[in-house]
Amino acid sequence: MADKDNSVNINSDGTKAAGAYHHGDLRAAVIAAGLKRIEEGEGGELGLRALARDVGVSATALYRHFPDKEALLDALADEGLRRLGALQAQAWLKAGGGSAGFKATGIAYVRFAHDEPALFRLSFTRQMSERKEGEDGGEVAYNLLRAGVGEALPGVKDPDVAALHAWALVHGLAMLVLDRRIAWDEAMVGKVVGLTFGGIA
Amino acid sequence: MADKDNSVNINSDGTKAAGAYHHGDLRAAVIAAGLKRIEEGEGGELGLRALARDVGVSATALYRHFPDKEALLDALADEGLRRLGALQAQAWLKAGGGSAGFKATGIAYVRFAHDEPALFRLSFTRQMSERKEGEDGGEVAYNLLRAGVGEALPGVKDPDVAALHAWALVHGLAMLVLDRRIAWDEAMVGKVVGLTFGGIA
DNA sequence: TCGGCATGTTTACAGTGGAAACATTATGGC
DNA sequence: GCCATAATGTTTCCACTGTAAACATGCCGA
Repeated sequence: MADKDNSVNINSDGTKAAGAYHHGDLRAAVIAAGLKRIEEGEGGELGLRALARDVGVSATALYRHFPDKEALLDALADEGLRRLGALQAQAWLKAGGGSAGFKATGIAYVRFAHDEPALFRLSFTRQMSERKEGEDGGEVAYNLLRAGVGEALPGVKDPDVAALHAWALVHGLAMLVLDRRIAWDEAMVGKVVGLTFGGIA
Repeated sequence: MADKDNSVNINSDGTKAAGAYHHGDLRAAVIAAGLKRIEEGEGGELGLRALARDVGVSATALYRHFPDKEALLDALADEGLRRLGALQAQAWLKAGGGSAGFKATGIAYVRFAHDEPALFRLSFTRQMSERKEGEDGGEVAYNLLRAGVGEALPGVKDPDVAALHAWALVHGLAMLVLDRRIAWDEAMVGKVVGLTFGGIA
């Protein structure tokens, strides 16, 4: 009973400590492993068993923390949205807000899709049909968008239309980049975004 | 030797005729069955075996016509792009070309995604990495886009940017609709597209 | 007529997601 | 401090998947 904290059985790499029956925080470890696997190696389906192996636990153990594979993927997707939101917020601040910030936010969106293709795809592909709609990790991102529209285009007549326009534009660019329909080219993205949202710095 | 045409063994529903060893045109039948399965019932992964069952043939028979499952999906995806192109061309003509036609083309794009979600997704998700790049079924659609930009916006300074902008915009709307991020609303789509491509009829 | 080639079938295998039953550990009420 | 009970992991099993290999069948040209 030396260390009594609640993560006794986790090794530094997230693997279960040898001989330990209980893991400590399997759920978190699984999510971490999933993200790692997603980050490196775009191809290759993310398998339940492979994930369990990474963490050093039996395959069915995961079912104590997720009702099924879908739920696990949902958790990963949510984390993806959270990261996207964070990156956008960061870009916004770094550019000092305003219309420049707005543009930076859009570019960050597309860059994220380019840098983390599998995660981006997963995050948006997940059908958010009958899940709890409120607590979605994408909230942050969307709120930032609305705020950005308001601040960057004060004179716009219909903010809803403008917001949707901006979102669709970057989302479309992101998907096209990600599906290799077009090449990733930050300058180009900047120009495209600038086309609608006028003479933005 | 009553009927000597090359589809002797196909029943009207695409199934193999009872007792016939050779199918007649399995490849086409499989693709048709795949499309049917894709059209009805968005959910549920499209399985090789299920498809073979539909056509009334053993699972491994498909390997005489497609190197692997991926290739089969590629064929379906290509058909999807072809249909999209056809619908856009039709919309363009119906609207009488020009800027009105351009807008109609964009709306048709999003509508297609809404009407055939699985097919649309499949069509664009397929990594066209090392496949034959030239003979893609999406050529039609893209050429139409470029032509449309030229005709609808004669005074535009950078046609490349404008074309990409238009494509990304509708593609983004399509993906957002398809992933249930936003609801399908033709009027809204019209407004959004109109925002950039000015006072279009 | 016959021989080869295209096309199907059967069988087999490794891998998958998931259900059940069982084992082990942590915890809260006495 | 003791112990029932809930939480968490493990084993075993099942149906299903994509695909390779070997075999069967039918068509078409020499």
